[in-house]
Amino acid sequence: MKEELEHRYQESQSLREHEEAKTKEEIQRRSEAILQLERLPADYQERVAIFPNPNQERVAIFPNPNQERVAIFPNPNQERERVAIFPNPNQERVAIFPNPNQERVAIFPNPNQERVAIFPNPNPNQERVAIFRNPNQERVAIFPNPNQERAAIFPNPNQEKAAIFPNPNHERVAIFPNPNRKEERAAIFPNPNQERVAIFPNPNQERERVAIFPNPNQERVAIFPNPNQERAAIFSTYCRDKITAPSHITNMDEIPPTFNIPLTHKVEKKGPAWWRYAQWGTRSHRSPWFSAATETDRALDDRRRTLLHKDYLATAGKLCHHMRADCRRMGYDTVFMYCKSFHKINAEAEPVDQNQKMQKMQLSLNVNIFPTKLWRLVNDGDIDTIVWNQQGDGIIIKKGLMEKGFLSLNGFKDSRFSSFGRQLKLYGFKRSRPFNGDKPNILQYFHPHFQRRRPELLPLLRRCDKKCGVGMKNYSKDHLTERWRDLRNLYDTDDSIDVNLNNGESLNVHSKEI
DNA sequence: GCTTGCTAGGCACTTTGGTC
DNA sequence: GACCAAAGTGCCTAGCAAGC
Repeated sequence: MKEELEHRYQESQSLREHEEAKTKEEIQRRSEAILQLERLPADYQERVAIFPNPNQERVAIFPNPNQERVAIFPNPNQERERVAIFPNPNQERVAIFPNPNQERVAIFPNPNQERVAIFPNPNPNQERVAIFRNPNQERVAIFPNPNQERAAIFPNPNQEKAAIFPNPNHERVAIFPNPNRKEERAAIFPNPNQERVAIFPNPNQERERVAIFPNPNQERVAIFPNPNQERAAIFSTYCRDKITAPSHITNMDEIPPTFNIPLTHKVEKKGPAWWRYAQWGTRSHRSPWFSAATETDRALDDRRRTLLHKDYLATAGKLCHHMRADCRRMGYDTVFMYCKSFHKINAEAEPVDQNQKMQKMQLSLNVNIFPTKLWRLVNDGDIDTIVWNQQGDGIIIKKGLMEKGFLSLNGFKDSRFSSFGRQLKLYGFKRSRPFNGDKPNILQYFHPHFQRRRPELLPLLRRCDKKCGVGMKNYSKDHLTERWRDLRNLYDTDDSIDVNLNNGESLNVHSKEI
């Protein structure tokens, strides 16, 4: 009995040593391949991967400078052919893999040589090997048992690509060795019915990119516009065209992690709270940092990469040439809102008196709260969805347009008008009362502290509790009904404004100054 | 009197910002 | 980082008015 146990122990030991040796050999082989790739040029182009329903075909498009590669892998459990097209400048390559239980054919016509690989062995338990000799380098594709791990190795002149596809019913791992770093890129596709995670360590950044595709039944698209210049251009273009928060940008990969913003206005001195955001590389996980420097301070900044409090104070009141923002630890909207608290990016200067009023108001107001966002919307000359009424003591809202993504594009988290109206009510706005039968698509709201020519009242606009009602006695039921009559009469007589109060679809406000 | 549609408001939960 | 307060958001219900 004892001898038998010892014999089994010896067997298990030898088996384990054998497996360890194989694993070590495999690791060594991959390490050598990765090290070899570190000398190869990088692929900086945009990569788009679309993975529709895992039960249907999958398409991956990787446009790069050298070639566009399209691979379609139908359901491995179905008897559909698999086609991989790799059109590149030098050659078109087509690989057709019909039923895995039948013959597999890969055709790589190139200028130099046509290559055909035939996998006649119908036995799925045997290894199938295809060798594609080309003028530059041998390529080997190994497809072991289709029910087990499948490995494809494409050592080519530009880059080796290793893809490991374990059991299709289990986790799938694809490894893309990064030629610029020692880190490999790993994409893990667990069970198709579960979440899929792809990690792409960016060689140009200190930040890896993670794409999560939760719902397996929907189409999954991951766009990684890699070049920082491209992201900077996106942001710069938006800053030039818009002065409201770009909420439509939901993917942080659309903007660079750090960037400089050209400024045309003076830096305003901020309080202690703002100074926190002027620190370079604060440890707080939610604190952004900015550096704003004058021409002289800029050189100082470049030397020691640390912006001290005195440097920040030195910029106050001077012309700022650039602002640097770090988006890695915060949302894009937050970045933009803080930027706006410093300046109106590339916006035209306002009249002195109005500007001073606005500056005082901005210093006393949180730029992210509802009244501030609403004020900005109403005063935006490019927006006619929300405008002042004729008297300037109320706002007119075109409800129909607001329901079409308007709110989410202008700094509000939720695009539903119901939530927007909820906010108006929370802050004590009163709505004019339409006549019986009127189902207006335009709405008129009033608040004593929200008036066109009195921005200084805005800080008084607070969320209401049960005791709220400052000045609301001016907005009685009859008064609000009368104001609705005024609005309707105005629209009915003004030829420049086409208003259909019943459905609102033809509302066309030409003038902001209604 | 009942149904329907709308509005106002309560409440819970999450997010954000400030303080220590 | 923990804690707290304010703000934002979604869901729900009560109340009201109009229509049938």
